Amino acid sequence: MSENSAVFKIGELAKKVGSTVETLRFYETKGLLQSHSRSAAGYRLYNDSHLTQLSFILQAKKVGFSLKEIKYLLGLNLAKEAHTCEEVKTYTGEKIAEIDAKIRDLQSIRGSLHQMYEACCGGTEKATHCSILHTLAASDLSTELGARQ
Amino acid sequence: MSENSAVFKIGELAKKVGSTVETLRFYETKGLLQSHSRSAAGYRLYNDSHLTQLSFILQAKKVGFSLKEIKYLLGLNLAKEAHTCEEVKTYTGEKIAEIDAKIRDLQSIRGSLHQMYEACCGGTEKATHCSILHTLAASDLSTELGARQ
DNA sequence: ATTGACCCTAAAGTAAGCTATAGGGTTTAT
DNA sequence: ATAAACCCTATAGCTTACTTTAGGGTCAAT
Repeated sequence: MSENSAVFKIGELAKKVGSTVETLRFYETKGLLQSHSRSAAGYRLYNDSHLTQLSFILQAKKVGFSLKEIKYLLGLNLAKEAHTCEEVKTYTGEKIAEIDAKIRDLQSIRGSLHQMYEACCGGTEKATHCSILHTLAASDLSTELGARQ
Repeated sequence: MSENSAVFKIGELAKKVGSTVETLRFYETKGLLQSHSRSAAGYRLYNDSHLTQLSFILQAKKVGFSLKEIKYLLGLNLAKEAHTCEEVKTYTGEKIAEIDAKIRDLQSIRGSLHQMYEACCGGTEKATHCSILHTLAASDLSTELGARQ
């Protein structure tokens, strides 16, 4: 029932994901997003699966994966014959551990910022005596923020 | 009682935080970490407050703050007269919101990777039919990962 | 049939965040 | 007193991830 066979050009795809035409072409040179069909005029043509893949790329990028890592993740999917289940499981396991570490770090720094935020009056006076700045200057920041170093 | 007045040279400071001498000097050129005293020979001298500040820098970097943003955060602390409480509170509030968004994104992609991880047998055979790859290929990835785009 | 909004390639340029090189002084241990 | 292990400045080079420029076709509407 649903119209899932839509074909779109690069500008439309870029718009759909809030990216730019240039960036998508750049991703193509990096092997991240290949358009396998072209119009008569040589225009790149994309479909919903490209949209899916591009969304994955952008989401992964947003959380700190490099284009190289993303390519590898996508490559696991594309070159199935070249990878064992063991390899796939090991790699994703590592990535999960990295993500967990990153979440912990974010929560730690969030705690510090929140503490600063809550302690500040927020008024229009000069921040000379503002507790938010005292918090930032306090040495427990090094304990809290630098401990996992 | 505790020995808190230690003074160290750049190599020691770098070692303490697991960074390099070159990086610390680079941060100095960027205005992130200034050593205000030098030895007779012109060697940079640091103390515990530098260590605190450097730990903050590295932690913030680790969670995705740019050096420019970190400089601003540190600047709030250093140039107190130039900022109002309101400004400080607004800025930290924004940063907290960014961190929250990032944590949500990380948890979303973590969920997908974990689902893949759990679904894979992990054996030594070729991954041609491995469910982990099917998961990656599945279109619900775009729903789950691209929805907040 | 021409104008404006698209599309193409190839290549150069940019910004962030380091990293390395060159050339030279200093400190410390033997 | 000399060699290894440090420190200094200045500058060039590198990687990542785009962005811009130049020069040119295509398509849809007027």
